[in-house]
Amino acid sequence: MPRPSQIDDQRKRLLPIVTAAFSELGFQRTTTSELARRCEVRENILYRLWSDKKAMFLAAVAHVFQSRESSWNDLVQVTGSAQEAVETLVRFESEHLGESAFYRVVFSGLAQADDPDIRKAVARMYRQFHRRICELIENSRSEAESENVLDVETMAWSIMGVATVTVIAQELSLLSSAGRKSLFREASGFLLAGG
Amino acid sequence: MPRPSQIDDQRKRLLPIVTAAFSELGFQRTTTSELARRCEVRENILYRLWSDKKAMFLAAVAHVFQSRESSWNDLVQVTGSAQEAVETLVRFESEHLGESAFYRVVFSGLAQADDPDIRKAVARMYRQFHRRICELIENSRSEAESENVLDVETMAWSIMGVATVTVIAQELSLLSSAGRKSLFREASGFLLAGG
DNA sequence: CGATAAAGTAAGTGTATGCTTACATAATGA
DNA sequence: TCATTATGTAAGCATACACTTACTTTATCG
Repeated sequence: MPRPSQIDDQRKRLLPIVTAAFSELGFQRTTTSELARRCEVRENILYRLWSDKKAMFLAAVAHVFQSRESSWNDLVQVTGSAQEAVETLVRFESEHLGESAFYRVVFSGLAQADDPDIRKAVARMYRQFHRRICELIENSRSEAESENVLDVETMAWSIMGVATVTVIAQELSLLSSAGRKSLFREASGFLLAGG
Repeated sequence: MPRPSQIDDQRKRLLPIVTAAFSELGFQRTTTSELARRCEVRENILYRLWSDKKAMFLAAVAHVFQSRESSWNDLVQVTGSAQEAVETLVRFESEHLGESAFYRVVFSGLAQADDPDIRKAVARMYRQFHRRICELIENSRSEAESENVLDVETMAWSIMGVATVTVIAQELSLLSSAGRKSLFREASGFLLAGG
């Protein structure tokens, strides 16, 4: 018998590095040689883990959602009410927005949106985030019974939009760190309260 | 005497075509040969008009803002009050969001955000849009005297965020045409009314 | 006309990059 | 120990693409 394959372990080990690269550089500018450099392996080793560069990117897209969701779950678990959970997440995101690879992967994926596989993967990720936020809002609503001007879906999209513009403003140095945090906090707070 | 140069005319003539190409394909995937094909000239002719591909992209970024601003100005001019103007623009944008090259150029520019020139150009464009929206809001506020929870800047950023997420949802086919329009109308209406 | 330079044509160059191949080494279980 | 197969190394290939060069044609104006 030959030695047992550790391909799955390797994939698991390198995926965060690959994801980070795509997040920083986007799809095109992340060359396979750069990926290999960061992973400290040769290129052909990457090609033993994934069929091609696109597969590496798709794996990264999926990873982005999963890691974000797991940190959200950790946060929600230690809060009491659903409303507290939402507040906690808003506070968390206002502090950590932009550190996440989420938005930059989205931008990069959108620039490749003509490729049907990439398009599907990004759309799927976006839909998952949206649904997750809808759930959180619905849970906190059933407790609070407020007057709701906006429906849940619109509210969730709006919050994602505010988060997106916050990240853009940060990337382009249009806002200070404090301005960025207060923008997300105030706008999402307003949307959540009023809707 | 030689024949007089028509370089400026050529630039003016080809810029909309160049802009459209960058908007559809983004920076990287817009090859110079593709640009030449669409412009129906040879590549080296483009290089007589602009020093390199980056200069073409920067010209396109500037063009995007200018053309959008001029259509806004046309719309605002025929309205009476400032509040009417804002409503008109919201209606206009809810109908035509995504047709504009604006957001796709932004996405593409963000993916190249490490290049200082591109970064500056996109930041400049973004700031111009933000300031223009702030102006519109302030004018309509001085008439209405409403209770303002959100400050003008936050409100303007939020509206840009909602517009952005609307376009993303459209690009990824996450919303129907009707859903997209109502998302932008309702969310921006809520932000404008409440703030 | 004729000198001048712009506008157009066509081919080419160097490099980056996605991906492959050929081969050496190391680890596993029989 | 040995056959087998995973893992690692190194070089290379084919293509795409930004950009250039050498040349021909065309328009302008004294």
